[in-house]
Amino acid sequence: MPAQVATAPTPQPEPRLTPARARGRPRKTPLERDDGNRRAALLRAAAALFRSQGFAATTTRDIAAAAGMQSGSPFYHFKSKDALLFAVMQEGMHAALARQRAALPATAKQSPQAQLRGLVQTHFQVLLGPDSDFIPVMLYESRSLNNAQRTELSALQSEYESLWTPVLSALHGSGALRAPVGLARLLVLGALNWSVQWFDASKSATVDDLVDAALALFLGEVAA
Amino acid sequence: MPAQVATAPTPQPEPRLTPARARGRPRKTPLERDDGNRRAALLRAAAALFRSQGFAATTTRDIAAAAGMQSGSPFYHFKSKDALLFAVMQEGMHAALARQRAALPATAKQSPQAQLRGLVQTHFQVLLGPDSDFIPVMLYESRSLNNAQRTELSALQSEYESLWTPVLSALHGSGALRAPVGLARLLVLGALNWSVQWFDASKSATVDDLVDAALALFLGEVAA
DNA sequence: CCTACCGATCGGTAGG
DNA sequence: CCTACCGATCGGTAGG
Repeated sequence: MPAQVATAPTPQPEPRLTPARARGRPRKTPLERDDGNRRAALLRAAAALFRSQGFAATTTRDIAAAAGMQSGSPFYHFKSKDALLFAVMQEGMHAALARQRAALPATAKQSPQAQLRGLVQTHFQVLLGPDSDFIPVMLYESRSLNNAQRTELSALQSEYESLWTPVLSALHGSGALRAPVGLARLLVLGALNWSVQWFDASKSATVDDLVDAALALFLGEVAA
Repeated sequence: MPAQVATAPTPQPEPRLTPARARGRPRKTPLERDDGNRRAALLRAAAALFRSQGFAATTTRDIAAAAGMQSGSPFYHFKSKDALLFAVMQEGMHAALARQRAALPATAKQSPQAQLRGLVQTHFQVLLGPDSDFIPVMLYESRSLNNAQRTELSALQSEYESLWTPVLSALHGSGALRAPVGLARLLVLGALNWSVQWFDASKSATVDDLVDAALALFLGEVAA
Protein backbone atom coordinates (compact mmCIF):
# COMPACT_ATOMS: atom_id res chain seq x y z
CA MET A 1 0.00 0.00 0.00
CA PRO A 2 1.60 3.29 -1.06
CA ALA A 3 2.72 5.35 1.91
CA GLN A 4 1.32 8.64 0.71
CA VAL A 5 -2.22 7.33 0.34
CA ALA A 6 -4.66 6.53 3.14
CA THR A 7 -3.15 8.86 5.71
CA ALA A 8 -5.36 11.52 7.30
CA PRO A 9 -8.61 12.15 5.39
CA THR A 10 -8.37 15.20 3.13
CA PRO A 11 -10.10 18.11 4.90
CA GLN A 12 -13.12 19.41 2.97
CA PRO A 13 -12.31 22.91 1.71
CA GLU A 14 -14.66 25.74 2.60
CA PRO A 15 -17.35 26.20 -0.07
CA ARG A 16 -16.27 28.95 -2.48
CA LEU A 17 -17.73 30.65 -5.52
CA THR A 18 -15.02 29.32 -7.79
CA PRO A 19 -14.01 26.03 -6.24
CA ALA A 20 -12.54 24.56 -9.41
CA ARG A 21 -9.89 27.23 -9.61
CA ALA A 22 -7.84 25.72 -6.84
CA ARG A 23 -8.03 22.10 -7.97
CA GLY A 24 -6.98 20.09 -10.97
CA ARG A 25 -4.26 21.35 -13.25
CA PRO A 26 -2.99 24.83 -12.34
CA ARG A 27 -4.82 27.64 -14.09
CA LYS A 28 -3.01 30.56 -15.61
CA THR A 29 -4.26 34.10 -15.39
CA PRO A 30 -6.01 35.25 -18.56
CA LEU A 31 -2.92 37.04 -19.82
CA GLU A 32 -0.65 34.05 -19.65
CA ARG A 33 -3.25 31.47 -20.57
CA ASP A 34 -1.67 30.96 -23.95
CA ASP A 35 -4.92 30.56 -25.84
CA GLY A 36 -2.95 30.79 -29.03
CA ASN A 37 -1.17 27.58 -28.20
CA ARG A 38 -4.37 25.56 -27.86
CA ARG A 39 -5.88 27.24 -30.85
CA ALA A 40 -2.79 26.46 -32.89
CA ALA A 41 -2.92 22.83 -31.74
CA LEU A 42 -6.51 22.61 -32.97
CA LEU A 43 -5.56 24.13 -36.31
CA ARG A 44 -2.72 21.70 -36.78
CA ALA A 45 -4.86 18.71 -35.84
CA ALA A 46 -7.68 19.88 -38.09
CA ALA A 47 -5.35 20.44 -41.03
CA ALA A 48 -3.88 16.94 -40.72
CA LEU A 49 -7.29 15.27 -40.42
CA PHE A 50 -8.98 17.34 -43.11
CA ARG A 51 -6.15 16.45 -45.42
CA SER A 52 -6.12 12.73 -44.78
CA GLN A 53 -9.86 12.11 -44.42
CA GLY A 54 -11.49 15.12 -46.00
CA PHE A 55 -13.56 17.80 -44.30
CA ALA A 56 -16.94 16.08 -44.32
CA ALA A 57 -15.56 12.77 -43.10
CA THR A 58 -13.72 14.34 -40.18
CA THR A 59 -15.69 14.86 -36.97
CA THR A 60 -15.08 17.65 -34.53
CA ARG A 61 -14.60 14.86 -31.99
CA ASP A 62 -11.67 13.51 -34.05
CA ILE A 63 -10.10 16.93 -34.01
CA ALA A 64 -10.66 17.45 -30.31
CA ALA A 65 -9.11 14.08 -29.48
CA ALA A 66 -6.09 14.77 -31.70
CA ALA A 67 -5.55 18.03 -29.84
CA GLY A 68 -6.04 16.35 -26.45
CA MET A 69 -9.39 17.92 -25.68
CA GLN A 70 -12.93 16.81 -24.93
CA SER A 71 -15.56 16.72 -27.62
CA GLY A 72 -17.17 20.09 -26.93
CA SER A 73 -13.97 22.06 -26.48
CA PRO A 74 -13.15 23.00 -30.08
CA PHE A 75 -16.25 25.20 -29.99
CA TYR A 76 -14.65 27.32 -27.29
CA HIS A 77 -12.00 28.31 -29.83
CA PHE A 78 -13.98 28.21 -33.08
CA LYS A 79 -17.59 29.09 -33.69
CA SER A 80 -18.20 26.09 -35.94
CA LYS A 81 -16.55 23.30 -37.88
CA ASP A 82 -16.77 25.54 -40.94
CA ALA A 83 -14.88 28.29 -39.17
CA LEU A 84 -12.11 25.81 -38.37
CA LEU A 85 -11.81 24.84 -42.01
CA PHE A 86 -11.69 28.45 -43.08
CA ALA A 87 -9.02 29.24 -40.48
CA VAL A 88 -6.88 26.33 -41.70
CA MET A 89 -7.08 27.62 -45.26
CA GLN A 90 -6.37 31.22 -44.29
CA GLU A 91 -3.37 30.15 -42.26
CA GLY A 92 -2.13 28.12 -45.21
CA MET A 93 -2.46 30.96 -47.67
CA HIS A 94 -0.82 33.49 -45.38
CA ALA A 95 2.11 31.17 -44.80
CA ALA A 96 2.49 30.42 -48.51
CA LEU A 97 2.41 34.10 -49.42
CA ALA A 98 4.93 34.94 -46.72
CA ARG A 99 7.32 32.24 -47.87
CA GLN A 100 7.15 33.23 -51.52
CA ARG A 101 7.69 36.89 -50.65
CA ALA A 102 10.63 36.04 -48.46
CA ALA A 103 12.18 34.03 -51.30
CA LEU A 104 11.64 36.60 -54.05
CA PRO A 105 14.63 38.88 -53.38
CA ALA A 106 17.07 36.02 -53.86
CA THR A 107 16.28 35.79 -57.59
CA ALA A 108 14.92 39.28 -58.29
CA LYS A 109 17.99 40.34 -60.30
CA GLN A 110 18.41 37.02 -62.11
CA SER A 111 16.87 35.67 -65.30
CA PRO A 112 13.13 34.95 -65.57
CA GLN A 113 14.12 31.28 -65.77
CA ALA A 114 15.80 31.53 -62.38
CA GLN A 115 12.81 33.42 -60.99
CA LEU A 116 10.45 30.69 -62.16
CA ARG A 117 12.71 28.11 -60.59
CA GLY A 118 12.50 29.96 -57.29
CA LEU A 119 8.70 30.13 -57.42
CA VAL A 120 8.43 26.43 -58.28
CA GLN A 121 10.86 25.40 -55.56
CA THR A 122 9.10 27.35 -52.83
CA HIS A 123 5.72 26.12 -54.05
CA PHE A 124 6.84 22.49 -53.79
CA GLN A 125 8.26 23.14 -50.34
CA VAL A 126 4.97 24.63 -49.18
CA LEU A 127 3.06 21.67 -50.62
CA LEU A 128 5.36 18.83 -49.61
CA GLY A 129 7.63 20.01 -46.83
CA PRO A 130 7.09 20.08 -43.05
CA ASP A 131 3.76 21.49 -41.83
CA SER A 132 2.40 20.92 -45.30
CA ASP A 133 -1.19 20.03 -44.50
CA PHE A 134 -2.68 23.50 -44.70
CA ILE A 135 -2.33 24.24 -48.41
CA PRO A 136 -3.47 20.81 -49.60
CA VAL A 137 -6.60 21.29 -47.53
CA MET A 138 -7.15 24.62 -49.21
CA LEU A 139 -6.62 23.12 -52.64
CA TYR A 140 -8.92 20.17 -52.21
CA GLU A 141 -11.65 21.19 -49.77
CA SER A 142 -12.73 24.63 -50.91
CA ARG A 143 -16.05 23.20 -52.01
CA SER A 144 -17.03 23.02 -48.34
CA LEU A 145 -16.73 26.78 -47.81
CA ASN A 146 -19.64 29.18 -47.90
CA ASN A 147 -19.68 32.03 -50.37
CA ALA A 148 -18.31 34.71 -48.07
CA GLN A 149 -15.40 32.51 -47.08
CA ARG A 150 -14.73 31.56 -50.67
CA THR A 151 -14.64 35.20 -51.71
CA GLU A 152 -12.20 36.10 -48.99
CA LEU A 153 -9.90 33.25 -49.91
CA SER A 154 -10.10 34.09 -53.59
CA ALA A 155 -8.48 37.42 -52.83
CA LEU A 156 -5.52 35.67 -51.22
CA GLN A 157 -5.28 33.24 -54.11
CA SER A 158 -5.23 36.14 -56.57
CA GLU A 159 -2.38 37.67 -54.63
CA TYR A 160 -0.50 34.42 -54.86
CA GLU A 161 -1.10 34.10 -58.58
CA SER A 162 0.04 37.67 -59.12
CA LEU A 163 3.52 36.61 -58.04
CA TRP A 164 3.68 34.24 -61.03
CA THR A 165 2.23 36.36 -63.81
CA PRO A 166 5.12 38.80 -64.41
CA VAL A 167 7.63 35.96 -64.48
CA LEU A 168 5.58 33.95 -66.95
CA SER A 169 5.01 37.07 -69.05
CA ALA A 170 8.72 37.71 -69.27
CA LEU A 171 9.30 34.12 -70.33
CA HIS A 172 6.55 34.36 -72.90
CA GLY A 173 7.99 37.59 -74.22
CA SER A 174 11.41 36.04 -74.75
CA GLY A 175 9.94 32.97 -76.47
CA ALA A 176 11.04 30.60 -73.69
CA LEU A 177 7.40 29.88 -72.91
CA ARG A 178 5.11 29.37 -75.87
CA ALA A 179 1.75 28.86 -74.19
CA PRO A 180 -0.49 31.88 -73.45
CA VAL A 181 0.38 33.26 -70.02
CA GLY A 182 -3.03 32.77 -68.40
CA LEU A 183 -3.45 29.14 -69.41
CA ALA A 184 0.24 28.47 -68.76
CA ARG A 185 -0.16 29.62 -65.16
CA LEU A 186 -3.15 27.34 -64.64
CA LEU A 187 -1.44 24.35 -66.23
CA VAL A 188 1.84 24.92 -64.37
CA LEU A 189 0.18 25.29 -60.99
CA GLY A 190 -1.93 22.24 -61.75
CA ALA A 191 1.13 20.14 -62.48
CA LEU A 192 2.65 21.25 -59.16
CA ASN A 193 -0.51 21.00 -57.07
CA TRP A 194 -1.22 17.48 -58.26
CA SER A 195 2.02 16.34 -56.64
CA VAL A 196 0.29 16.19 -53.26
CA GLN A 197 -1.63 13.21 -54.68
CA TRP A 198 1.42 11.11 -55.51
CA PHE A 199 4.54 12.51 -53.88
CA ASP A 200 5.97 10.18 -51.27
CA ALA A 201 8.94 11.48 -49.31
CA SER A 202 10.02 7.91 -48.61
CA LYS A 203 10.41 7.19 -52.32
CA SER A 204 13.39 7.94 -54.49
CA ALA A 205 12.48 11.34 -55.94
CA THR A 206 13.27 14.38 -53.82
CA VAL A 207 11.70 17.81 -53.92
CA ASP A 208 14.76 19.02 -55.81
CA ASP A 209 14.20 16.30 -58.40
CA LEU A 210 10.68 17.61 -58.86
CA VAL A 211 11.91 21.17 -59.32
CA ASP A 212 14.36 20.03 -61.99
CA ALA A 213 11.75 17.94 -63.76
CA ALA A 214 9.20 20.75 -63.74
CA LEU A 215 11.64 23.29 -65.16
CA ALA A 216 12.77 20.80 -67.79
CA LEU A 217 9.16 20.15 -68.75
CA PHE A 218 8.03 23.76 -68.92
CA LEU A 219 11.15 25.44 -70.29
CA GLY A 220 13.17 22.61 -71.78
CA GLU A 221 15.82 23.52 -69.23
CA VAL A 222 18.25 20.87 -68.12
CA ALA A 223 19.41 21.00 -64.51
CA ALA A 224 22.76 22.64 -63.89
CA MET B 1 -67.76 13.52 -56.37
CA PRO B 2 -65.80 11.74 -59.11
CA ALA B 3 -67.87 9.26 -61.04
CA GLN B 4 -65.38 6.44 -60.97
CA VAL B 5 -65.13 6.42 -57.22
CA ALA B 6 -67.79 5.17 -54.79
CA THR B 7 -69.44 2.80 -57.22
CA ALA B 8 -69.62 -0.86 -56.35
CA PRO B 9 -67.18 -1.81 -53.59
CA THR B 10 -64.01 -3.27 -55.04
CA PRO B 11 -64.23 -7.04 -54.69
CA GLN B 12 -61.49 -8.40 -52.46
CA PRO B 13 -59.14 -10.44 -54.63
CA GLU B 14 -58.39 -13.96 -53.65
CA PRO B 15 -55.36 -14.10 -51.38
CA ARG B 16 -52.27 -14.87 -53.48
CA LEU B 17 -48.62 -15.43 -52.82
CA THR B 18 -47.64 -12.36 -54.84
CA PRO B 19 -50.53 -9.95 -54.51
CA ALA B 20 -48.53 -6.81 -55.27
CA ARG B 21 -47.80 -7.99 -58.80
CA ALA B 22 -51.29 -7.15 -60.06
CA ARG B 23 -51.62 -3.67 -58.54
CA GLY B 24 -49.84 -0.35 -58.81
CA ARG B 25 -47.81 0.52 -61.87
CA PRO B 26 -47.51 -2.34 -64.34
CA ARG B 27 -44.61 -4.67 -63.60
CA LYS B 28 -42.40 -5.99 -66.31
CA THR B 29 -41.27 -9.54 -66.42
CA PRO B 30 -37.76 -9.99 -65.07
CA LEU B 31 -36.26 -10.06 -68.54
CA GLU B 32 -37.66 -6.73 -69.65
CA ARG B 33 -37.46 -5.00 -66.28
CA ASP B 34 -34.60 -2.88 -67.50
CA ASP B 35 -32.70 -2.96 -64.23
CA GLY B 36 -29.76 -1.52 -66.08
CA ASN B 37 -31.67 1.64 -66.76
CA ARG B 38 -32.43 2.34 -63.11
CA ARG B 39 -28.95 1.31 -62.09
CA ALA B 40 -27.47 3.62 -64.70
CA ALA B 41 -29.68 6.46 -63.47
CA LEU B 42 -28.34 5.94 -59.96
CA LEU B 43 -24.77 5.92 -61.22
CA ARG B 44 -25.25 9.14 -63.13
CA ALA B 45 -26.94 10.85 -60.19
CA ALA B 46 -24.26 9.63 -57.80
CA ALA B 47 -21.45 10.78 -60.07
CA ALA B 48 -22.91 14.27 -60.38
CA LEU B 49 -23.50 14.62 -56.63
CA PHE B 50 -20.19 13.08 -55.58
CA ARG B 51 -18.46 15.49 -57.91
CA SER B 52 -20.23 18.63 -56.79
CA GLN B 53 -20.52 17.92 -53.05
CA GLY B 54 -17.98 15.21 -52.39
CA PHE B 55 -18.64 11.62 -51.34
CA ALA B 56 -18.93 12.13 -47.59
CA ALA B 57 -21.20 15.16 -47.90
CA THR B 58 -23.60 13.38 -50.25
CA THR B 59 -26.35 11.32 -48.67
CA THR B 60 -27.85 8.22 -50.20
CA ARG B 61 -31.15 10.10 -49.88
CA ASP B 62 -29.81 12.85 -52.16
CA ILE B 63 -28.88 10.25 -54.74
CA ALA B 64 -32.20 8.45 -54.50
CA ALA B 65 -34.13 11.68 -54.95
CA ALA B 66 -32.01 12.69 -57.94
CA ALA B 67 -32.81 9.35 -59.55
CA GLY B 68 -36.51 9.65 -58.66
CA MET B 69 -36.50 6.95 -56.01
CA GLN B 70 -37.34 6.62 -52.34
CA SER B 71 -34.64 6.73 -49.71
CA GLY B 72 -34.14 3.01 -49.28
CA SER B 73 -34.18 2.08 -52.94
CA PRO B 74 -30.53 2.62 -53.89
CA PHE B 75 -29.73 -0.33 -51.65
CA TYR B 76 -31.74 -2.59 -53.92
CA HIS B 77 -29.19 -1.89 -56.66
CA PHE B 78 -26.02 -1.37 -54.62
CA LYS B 79 -24.94 -3.07 -51.45
CA SER B 80 -23.68 0.12 -49.84
CA LYS B 81 -22.82 3.75 -50.46
CA ASP B 82 -19.21 2.62 -50.84
CA ALA B 83 -20.18 0.19 -53.58
CA LEU B 84 -21.88 3.01 -55.44
CA LEU B 85 -18.74 5.13 -55.29
CA PHE B 86 -16.63 2.26 -56.52
CA ALA B 87 -19.01 1.57 -59.38
CA VAL B 88 -18.89 5.22 -60.45
CA MET B 89 -15.10 5.11 -60.53
CA GLN B 90 -14.94 1.81 -62.38
CA GLU B 91 -17.40 3.07 -64.96
CA GLY B 92 -15.31 6.20 -65.38
CA MET B 93 -12.06 4.32 -65.88
CA HIS B 94 -13.55 1.84 -68.32
CA ALA B 95 -15.01 4.66 -70.38
CA ALA B 96 -11.75 6.62 -70.35
CA LEU B 97 -9.74 3.58 -71.41
CA ALA B 98 -12.21 2.77 -74.16
CA ARG B 99 -12.11 6.30 -75.54
CA GLN B 100 -8.33 6.50 -75.55
CA ARG B 101 -8.05 3.12 -77.24
CA ALA B 102 -10.57 4.11 -79.84
CA ALA B 103 -8.60 7.29 -80.58
CA LEU B 104 -5.16 5.68 -80.75
CA PRO B 105 -5.29 4.36 -84.35
CA ALA B 106 -5.85 7.86 -85.74
CA THR B 107 -2.33 8.97 -84.77
CA ALA B 108 -0.52 5.64 -84.57
CA LYS B 109 1.52 6.29 -87.72
CA GLN B 110 2.19 9.95 -87.01
CA SER B 111 4.91 11.68 -84.99
CA PRO B 112 5.17 11.24 -81.21
CA GLN B 113 4.16 14.89 -80.96
CA ALA B 114 0.91 14.13 -82.78
CA GLN B 115 0.38 11.08 -80.60
CA LEU B 116 0.77 13.15 -77.45
CA ARG B 117 -1.66 15.70 -78.85
CA GLY B 118 -4.19 12.92 -79.35
CA LEU B 119 -3.78 11.62 -75.82
CA VAL B 120 -4.10 15.12 -74.35
CA GLN B 121 -7.15 15.94 -76.44
CA THR B 122 -9.03 12.79 -75.50
CA HIS B 123 -8.03 13.22 -71.86
CA PHE B 124 -9.47 16.74 -71.78
CA GLN B 125 -12.64 15.52 -73.47
CA VAL B 126 -13.06 12.79 -70.88
CA LEU B 127 -12.49 15.30 -68.07
CA LEU B 128 -14.49 18.24 -69.39
CA GLY B 129 -16.89 17.01 -72.05
CA PRO B 130 -20.42 15.59 -71.69
CA ASP B 131 -20.94 12.92 -69.03
CA SER B 132 -17.73 14.09 -67.42
CA ASP B 133 -18.54 13.53 -63.76
CA PHE B 134 -17.18 10.00 -63.42
CA ILE B 135 -13.46 10.62 -63.86
CA PRO B 136 -13.32 13.72 -61.65
CA VAL B 137 -14.94 11.65 -58.91
CA MET B 138 -12.26 9.03 -59.36
CA LEU B 139 -9.52 11.62 -59.27
CA TYR B 140 -10.70 13.42 -56.16
CA GLU B 141 -12.53 10.88 -54.00
CA SER B 142 -10.32 7.81 -54.01
CA ARG B 143 -9.49 8.40 -50.36
CA SER B 144 -12.98 7.11 -49.53
CA LEU B 145 -12.34 3.67 -51.01
CA ASN B 146 -11.32 0.65 -49.02
CA ASN B 147 -8.09 -1.15 -49.77
CA ALA B 148 -9.53 -3.85 -51.99
CA GLN B 149 -11.34 -1.28 -54.11
CA ARG B 150 -8.27 0.90 -54.32
CA THR B 151 -6.16 -2.01 -55.50
CA GLU B 152 -8.61 -2.91 -58.21
CA LEU B 153 -8.77 0.66 -59.45
CA SER B 154 -4.99 0.99 -59.38
CA ALA B 155 -4.80 -1.72 -62.00
CA LEU B 156 -7.05 0.25 -64.32
CA GLN B 157 -5.08 3.41 -63.66
CA SER B 158 -1.86 1.61 -64.52
CA GLU B 159 -3.39 0.50 -67.79
CA TYR B 160 -4.30 4.07 -68.52
CA GLU B 161 -0.83 5.36 -67.72
CA SER B 162 0.72 2.68 -69.89
CA LEU B 163 -0.85 4.38 -72.91
CA TRP B 164 1.24 7.47 -72.20
CA THR B 165 4.62 6.02 -71.37
CA PRO B 166 5.77 4.90 -74.86
CA VAL B 167 4.79 8.26 -76.34
CA LEU B 168 6.64 10.20 -73.66
CA SER B 169 9.64 7.88 -74.02
CA ALA B 170 9.81 8.54 -77.74
CA LEU B 171 9.66 12.28 -77.12
CA HIS B 172 12.35 12.01 -74.47
CA GLY B 173 14.51 9.97 -76.80
CA SER B 174 14.32 12.59 -79.54
CA GLY B 175 15.07 15.43 -77.12
CA ALA B 176 11.65 17.02 -77.53
CA LEU B 177 10.90 16.29 -73.89
CA ARG B 178 13.71 16.98 -71.45
CA ALA B 179 12.17 15.85 -68.14
CA PRO B 180 12.54 12.21 -67.00
CA VAL B 181 9.67 10.18 -68.39
CA GLY B 182 8.21 9.05 -65.07
CA LEU B 183 8.06 12.49 -63.50
CA ALA B 184 6.99 14.03 -66.80
CA ARG B 185 3.97 11.74 -66.93
CA LEU B 186 2.95 12.70 -63.39
CA LEU B 187 3.41 16.41 -64.03
CA VAL B 188 1.62 16.33 -67.38
CA LEU B 189 -1.36 14.42 -66.06
CA GLY B 190 -1.45 16.73 -63.06
CA ALA B 191 -1.61 19.79 -65.28
CA LEU B 192 -4.49 18.23 -67.21
CA ASN B 193 -6.35 16.82 -64.21
CA TRP B 194 -6.26 20.14 -62.39
CA SER B 195 -8.37 21.65 -65.17
CA VAL B 196 -11.51 20.19 -63.61
CA GLN B 197 -10.97 22.70 -60.80
CA TRP B 198 -11.03 25.78 -62.98
CA PHE B 199 -12.34 25.01 -66.47
CA ASP B 200 -15.62 26.72 -67.20
CA ALA B 201 -17.26 25.86 -70.51
CA SER B 202 -19.08 29.18 -70.44
CA LYS B 203 -15.82 31.12 -70.42
CA SER B 204 -13.73 32.03 -73.41
CA ALA B 205 -11.23 29.16 -73.54
CA THR B 206 -12.37 26.02 -75.34
CA VAL B 207 -11.10 22.49 -74.92
CA ASP B 208 -9.11 22.93 -78.13
CA ASP B 209 -7.47 26.02 -76.64
CA LEU B 210 -6.41 23.89 -73.69
CA VAL B 211 -4.96 21.23 -75.95
CA ASP B 212 -2.93 23.85 -77.81
CA ALA B 213 -1.74 25.48 -74.61
CA ALA B 214 -0.71 22.16 -73.08
CA LEU B 215 1.26 21.09 -76.13
CA ALA B 216 2.91 24.50 -76.31
CA LEU B 217 3.85 24.26 -72.66
CA PHE B 218 5.21 20.72 -72.71
CA LEU B 219 6.82 20.62 -76.15
CA GLY B 220 7.25 24.26 -77.10
CA GLU B 221 4.96 23.47 -80.01
CA VAL B 222 2.89 26.27 -81.51
CA ALA B 223 -0.54 25.37 -82.81
CA ALA B 224 -0.86 24.78 -86.55
C1' DC C 1 -38.63 -0.75 -55.63
C1' DC C 2 -41.52 1.32 -51.44
C1' DT C 3 -42.74 1.75 -46.36
C1' DA C 4 -41.47 2.17 -41.93
C1' DC C 5 -38.06 1.97 -39.01
C1' DC C 6 -33.55 1.31 -36.07
C1' DG C 7 -29.13 2.38 -33.98
C1' DA C 8 -25.38 5.21 -34.27
C1' DT C 9 -23.24 9.38 -34.96
C1' DC C 10 -22.72 14.20 -35.36
C1' DG C 11 -22.48 19.43 -34.81
C1' DG C 12 -23.41 22.26 -31.44
C1' DT C 13 -24.91 24.23 -26.68
C1' DA C 14 -25.85 25.41 -21.52
C1' DG C 15 -23.81 25.82 -17.48
C1' DG C 16 -20.11 25.72 -14.82
C1' DC D 1 -11.96 24.01 -21.27
C1' DC D 2 -15.09 19.99 -19.31
C1' DT D 3 -19.73 17.63 -18.51
C1' DA D 4 -23.89 16.26 -19.99
C1' DC D 5 -26.95 16.59 -23.27
C1' DC D 6 -30.23 17.66 -27.44
C1' DG D 7 -32.18 17.42 -32.08
C1' DA D 8 -31.29 16.11 -36.51
C1' DT D 9 -29.47 13.23 -39.82
C1' DC D 10 -27.64 9.21 -41.83
C1' DG D 11 -26.54 4.43 -43.72
C1' DG D 12 -28.77 0.55 -43.84
C1' DT D 13 -32.56 -3.19 -43.23
C1' DA D 14 -37.02 -6.18 -42.90
C1' DG D 15 -40.86 -7.20 -45.10
C1' DG D 16 -43.62 -6.82 -48.65
